[in-house]
Amino acid sequence: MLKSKLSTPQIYDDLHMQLVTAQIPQGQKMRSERLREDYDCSANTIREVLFRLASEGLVIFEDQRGFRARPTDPERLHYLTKFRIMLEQEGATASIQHGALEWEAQLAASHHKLSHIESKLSETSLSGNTLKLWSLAELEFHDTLLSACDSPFLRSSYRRTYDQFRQQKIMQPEYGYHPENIVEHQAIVTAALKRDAHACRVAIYEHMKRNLRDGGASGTLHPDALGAASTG
Amino acid sequence: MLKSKLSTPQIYDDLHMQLVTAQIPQGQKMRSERLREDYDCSANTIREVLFRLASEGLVIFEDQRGFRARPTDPERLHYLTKFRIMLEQEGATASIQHGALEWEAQLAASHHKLSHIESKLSETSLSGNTLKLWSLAELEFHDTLLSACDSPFLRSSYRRTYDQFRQQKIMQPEYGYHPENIVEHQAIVTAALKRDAHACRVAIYEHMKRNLRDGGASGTLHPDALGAASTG
DNA sequence: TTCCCAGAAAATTTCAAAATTTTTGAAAAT
DNA sequence: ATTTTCAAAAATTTTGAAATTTTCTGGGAA
Repeated sequence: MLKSKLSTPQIYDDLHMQLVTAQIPQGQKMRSERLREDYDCSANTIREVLFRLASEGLVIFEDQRGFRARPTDPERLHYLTKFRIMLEQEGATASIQHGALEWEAQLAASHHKLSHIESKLSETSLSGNTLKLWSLAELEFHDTLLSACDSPFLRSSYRRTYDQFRQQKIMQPEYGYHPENIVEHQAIVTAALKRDAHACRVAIYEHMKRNLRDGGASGTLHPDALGAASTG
Repeated sequence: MLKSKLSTPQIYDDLHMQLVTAQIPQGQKMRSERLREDYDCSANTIREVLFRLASEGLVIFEDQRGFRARPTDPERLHYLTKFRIMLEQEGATASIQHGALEWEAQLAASHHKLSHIESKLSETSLSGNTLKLWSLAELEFHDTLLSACDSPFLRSSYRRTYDQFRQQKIMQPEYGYHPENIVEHQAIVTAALKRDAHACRVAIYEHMKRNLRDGGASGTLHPDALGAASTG
């Protein structure tokens, strides 16, 4: 692997990518010395980058024992999903209320790109490259959905949560394979463009519930992430 | 200032405390060399701690220009408040649904402590120490309110947001002075113990709206943080 | 065979100094 | 008087190595 002297932010980007795509497997030790050689820099630069990745949850740090890619953890996947559902429901509802024509247009565009990729995925088996393409398009779709919510902290929090979710999920063989995704994404975008906040919340829950601990058993009764909104 | 060789985590705690209490004023430069002397450690240890504080938003980092305590920014305070309202409304609603007797008891306890401190605050002018005491009690109250929401990511996200909010707000002379706080906290706890999620959401909004950009002008119509839930 | 301890090896953390970049301040030119 | 230029000073970033801690390995005792 020949790399021509990457800068510190580039090293960060590269390791981030390797973590969310599980090219660095979950739980694997990340030794400073090894990475120092790979990137041809000092141990301190590596340490700095790893601390930043740790603060975002992709890496865990233990005092005097160094760094490891975060191991798989079903409970963590459950709670990440729960938080994602809540953030996306709240963000989408706010976008529906505040978003203008430009938002609708961007949402339609990102959904068009995503559904194009997804229709090809169902025909051919996915190579590593098309999987990356799909993953990027899906993130862009979800982010566009929230882009008019007028809450920068919600958006950055969603992004961090999505990355961690992806790191947990990507090694499961069914990641990206679900044909249901097509109709689920369609339901989300349809509800959003109809400005039907409640239907959009339900669609978001239906899209993600399979990653909850119980697979969303009590789903139709409580479509909100924290089991809350149905009480109003 | 005589410190007997603090460890790295202790240095982190100390700087964190100084930042959220604005003992390090907003916008002030934080020079490695100066801090290295204060804490009697190497520049690298300081750098590590400052990067961590930067990832939590209390410090800003500019390449080749070092670190600064985050400056005051009214827009930032607005968006921090908006996000805090959303997280607390969602978390409280979930706690109301899931919380058992133990939760009620802890909530009553933390509110009792808080209101005791607040009743004294209205009589005497607050010294630096009672302000710290109040601040700690208020955080504990809000955290207890969310403690039964069964969403660890919501709680840690709330904590980070609260710290940043406090850093922005603490220098404003009215911080901690509001007599309204007493009745507002009472309204929150009453609604929560009555298991009235909607009333609790309204009370949370009413408690925080003065920190929004417009002071909550359209408040009574839209008690939800992102202006959303009233559409359902 | 299993358990435990000591010594060796490896990895992490801290340190101090060199190298790079930014900031400062004064002199020269417009 | 204002702007520009350049050199000195100050601060940040990187580096390589020392010091500390953990992990590994092998031998001896139960």
